[in-house]
This record gives sequence, structure tokens and C-alpha cells, in this order.
Amino acid sequence: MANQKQALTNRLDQGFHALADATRRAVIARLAEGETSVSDLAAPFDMALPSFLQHLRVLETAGLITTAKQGRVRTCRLEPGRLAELDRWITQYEAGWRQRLDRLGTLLDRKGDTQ
Amino acid sequence: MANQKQALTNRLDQGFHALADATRRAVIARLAEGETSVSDLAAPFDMALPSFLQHLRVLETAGLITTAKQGRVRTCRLEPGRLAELDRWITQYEAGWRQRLDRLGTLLDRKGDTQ
DNA sequence: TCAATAGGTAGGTATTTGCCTAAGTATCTT
DNA sequence: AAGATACTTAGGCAAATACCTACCTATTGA
Repeated sequence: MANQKQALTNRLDQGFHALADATRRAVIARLAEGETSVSDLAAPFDMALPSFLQHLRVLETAGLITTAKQGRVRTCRLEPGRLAELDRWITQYEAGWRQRLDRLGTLLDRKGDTQ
Repeated sequence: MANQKQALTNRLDQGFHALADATRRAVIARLAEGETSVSDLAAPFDMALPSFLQHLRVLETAGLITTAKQGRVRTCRLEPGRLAELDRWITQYEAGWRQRLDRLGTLLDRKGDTQ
């Protein structure tokens, strides 16, 4: 339907969606230690390979990982820039909240000063 | 199906899923500036109220916001602790990657030293 | 008290997700 | 060249999502 939101147009949508799954987060955790082949990545999961490949595709589409094929082996690596982007989005609003707390703190401090 | 993953059991799943939507992120952005009623929050969005309420429920279930009703008005506020939790998950793996880069840097530095 | 206001419920639809099996297609390896 | 290896594609199904309209229920203010 035209009125319905169409699939994940946006980088943040895709990025956070990619992180909203334990399998995909485990892949990121693994890739943080170094690049790996698809089958090595898939080995720990009790899941058919095609299902696992879908998770990899979600991660790659979101830009969180990149992959390259040499011969019959596809190697995956983490793309930390995108993680950083998501991180920045979050800290921005944590920061906004801290600022307000700080302002409150300042206010209380001043109050203390005048007493 | 028993074999299928059951709905968002996990805090991280729920948290990241909640952030994977522009409407919900906009709510967080707004709440970072201060607490607000449901209708004030909903006003900017071209969406029926029940649809908007679903988004609020997703945010509340994820623990990203809390709400309380007084009279007929429900007030929503941000729960920054949960944002911080998600943030920590991400930075953990950004950090892992930086460590490896640092090690590489150290290696290159040493190589430079011996030359 | 009656109507406007603020929110909530019920129930319905299209799309997306997450999983599967079955059957490819390229590379190695022997 | 034949089999093993490492993915890939196709197609299918159930559950979750993201919307909607049509009511309903409390408050509050005139």
C-alpha cells in the first residue's frame, strides 16, 4: 500500500534493524576480532546456511559489514564506521539528557552558593 | 512454529528494534528535550493516533521511555539508562576494532624503530 | 450534566522477517 | 574428470510489523 512505510529506506533504520537480532550481533562480535569466511561465521549457529546468509545480507545492506569473494570463499569484515554512526545517534540524545541534568546541577549549585 | 524465533525476548533486541524506526527515533529526540503528553508527541506525525500509540508501546516495552497517567493525560519521559545500555553494546565493538588498529599501529611503529 | 478532550481497544489488511528444504553454480582437490 | 567444498538461488510458510477505521472510556470544563 502506498500509505504504508516502505522497507527501510534509511541508514539508521537499516543499521538499528540489523542490530536488533542476536545472531547478527554475534556476527559483529565475532568480526570485531578479525575477518572470517562465511562458513566459519555460520558454524556456531544452529541454523540452515541460507537462513544465516540472510542475516549476513541484512548486515551488509546496512553497511555494517563488507564482504568479498575470492575463489569459492567469501570473506566478511566489520565496517566500524557504520557502528560509529549509530553510536553517534545514540550518544547525541544521551548527551541532550545529560545537558539538562547539568543545567539542573548548575542551578542547584548556584542555589547552594547563595545560601 | 516452535523453531521460529519468538518475539524479541531480549533487551538488546527490543532496544535496537525500537530505534529502527524514524517515528520512534523522532519521539526520542523530542523527549530528550523534556517530558511531554501523548498528543503533543503525536501532533507532528501524519499518522492515526492508534498507530502512534503502538510506537509508544514499542518504546515503553523496550524500556526506552516511561509513561505515567494523571487524569486523562499520559506523560512520557525518556529513560536514558537504556539508551546508555545500547550505546555500551556498540562502543564495545568499536573499541575492539580500535584495539586491533592500535596493535597494528604499534607494529608499524616498531618496524619504523628498527629501520 | 453534556460535550469536548485525551487516550485506549478491537479487529482487519498488506508487507516484511526469519526460518526451512531442495536444487543449483562455481571452485578446489585428488 | 569426479567428488567435495563453499556458497547461492528459488520458493514456501508462519509470525511479527505497521498501518488503518470504527468504536469505547475516562476526565474535565462550561
